[in-house]
Amino acid sequence: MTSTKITNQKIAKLFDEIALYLRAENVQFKPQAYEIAAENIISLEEELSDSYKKCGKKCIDEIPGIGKSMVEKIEELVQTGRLKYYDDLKKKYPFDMLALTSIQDIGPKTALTLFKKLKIKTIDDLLSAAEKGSIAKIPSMGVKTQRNVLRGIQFLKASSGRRIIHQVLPLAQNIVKKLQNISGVTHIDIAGSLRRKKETIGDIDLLATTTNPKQLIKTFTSLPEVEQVLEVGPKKAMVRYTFGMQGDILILKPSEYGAALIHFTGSKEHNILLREFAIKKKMKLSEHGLVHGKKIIAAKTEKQVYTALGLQEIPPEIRVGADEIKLAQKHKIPELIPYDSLKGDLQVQTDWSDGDSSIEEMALAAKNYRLSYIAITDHTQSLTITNGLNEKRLLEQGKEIDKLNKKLKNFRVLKSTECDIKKDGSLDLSDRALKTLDVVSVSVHSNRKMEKNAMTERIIKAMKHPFVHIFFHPSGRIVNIRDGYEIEMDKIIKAAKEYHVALEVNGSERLDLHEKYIRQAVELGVKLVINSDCHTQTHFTNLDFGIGQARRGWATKADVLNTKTVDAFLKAIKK
DNA sequence: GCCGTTTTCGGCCCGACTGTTTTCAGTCG
Repeated sequence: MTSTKITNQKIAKLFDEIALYLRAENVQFKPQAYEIAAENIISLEEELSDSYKKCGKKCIDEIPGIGKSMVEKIEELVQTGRLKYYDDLKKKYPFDMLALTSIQDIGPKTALTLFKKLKIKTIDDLLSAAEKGSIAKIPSMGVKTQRNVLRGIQFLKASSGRRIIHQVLPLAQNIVKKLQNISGVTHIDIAGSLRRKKETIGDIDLLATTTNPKQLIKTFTSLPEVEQVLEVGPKKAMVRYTFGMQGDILILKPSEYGAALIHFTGSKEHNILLREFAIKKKMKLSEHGLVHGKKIIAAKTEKQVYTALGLQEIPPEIRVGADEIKLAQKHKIPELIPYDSLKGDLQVQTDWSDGDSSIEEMALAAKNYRLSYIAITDHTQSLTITNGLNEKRLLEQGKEIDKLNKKLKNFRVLKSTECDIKKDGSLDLSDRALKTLDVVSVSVHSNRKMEKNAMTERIIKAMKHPFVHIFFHPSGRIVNIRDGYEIEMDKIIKAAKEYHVALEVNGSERLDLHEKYIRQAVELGVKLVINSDCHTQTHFTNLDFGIGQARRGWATKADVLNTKTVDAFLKAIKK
């Protein structure tokens, strides 16, 4: 055994790189198998090294897209930290395949040619070769290719990778708003990963129909947000925005809009499965429509295309290329929780701890956001950095809430807390204090580096506490910022069921729970709440991101307790 | 290399665009 711990990230990256080498060698079918495996590994929440420790090869083999050969490779990686198959490829092709192919217009074959002809191994090698003009001298390449390479390197150096959806969606919606009022525009939609509500977004894809394409393209490319126009044609344009992302717009025929929407919404894996499914039904699906023989049978709307395939319409959030098509065939896709269906928010911080507004200000902001109740969940005493509440202040806060509730019409403020779970699993407030509250929520903020079993035990102990109703941001992660603590989420979900504790889907930049565990919880009948975790009046918009996350985890309205009225909610959390 | 409601063997997504070609390979979404 080795001390090197190999992460899923690393394994997926290795598989992606193997796929590229195989593509360069023109190997058929295998590259895709490695890519699918890599994609599936990335979306796992649990580390493969842990799964392997827990139940060996069996757990690995269950992952879709991973068969006998890849199980062995993962085993080798987990045990030794190395993979001979990969090392051999690397000996044969000692250049940075991943880096080179991250440049636009350079794929595996071009990268291999560059290595063979010019001994180019890195992006720096490539840059100096392009500047010297030696790329244009390679047969099959020319001056234009060389110029594109330089442009691609520039772009790569300037771009900052994938951003969390919270930052991107408002920008995209703002752009859509500016475009939809242009004369002639009949449809304009966000597609791609943004429409699927993925946690992080790489670029902004827009689709449109219009009777005046010229005008739309002109406006799109001259928006104040546009820093540089990268490409412009009669039906397509690509730009770079001032906020450092790339975006494009495609103008489509209204008669093909649905098929195109499916195609450009993705995911790629979903599209592949959908097309394979069409083939089995003796049909052919492309962005232009669903074709049988030479006849287009469906294209105008997404629903028509799915229906013509004999499938239930599949919501964008679950188009991931897993089991959604199989279930759509059996009409077993549940109605996912609708946006705008939350009536309350159970995690709201105020200026009593680390929020920036008063209880009343937060209540009015929530009311304005069409909510009818919120729970005030300021931190507790051991979180001194947030000015957490001790028992005395909590009781004072309760009095203030009582006063406020008398004043407010058609709105209720619940007395609550985000009570810290201490290292030993005990709570940061006494039972006497907790008893005065309408809702008791708990979470972990300290001693994050505990060993997995101990952390799991610590949390389960807190969940067992008879007064506890909700466990906040269960994994402790923040997207793009930090991973969660080590925890056995399966056990936490089972404990939630056993002790009647709801799990939070946190809509802030935590996006915690992960969609895999949301689905697992839903399947087990564990109840969820979706919260904004807002610390300021404008952040109730986080609720929508929470709903998006819950939808990606196949949650329905019935699974989410704060879709209920306040009285029904309070009744539902009772132990 | 994976997978199975036509299959444990024989399949494996589709079309547009670009740049380099003189009929197409490579990349992308």
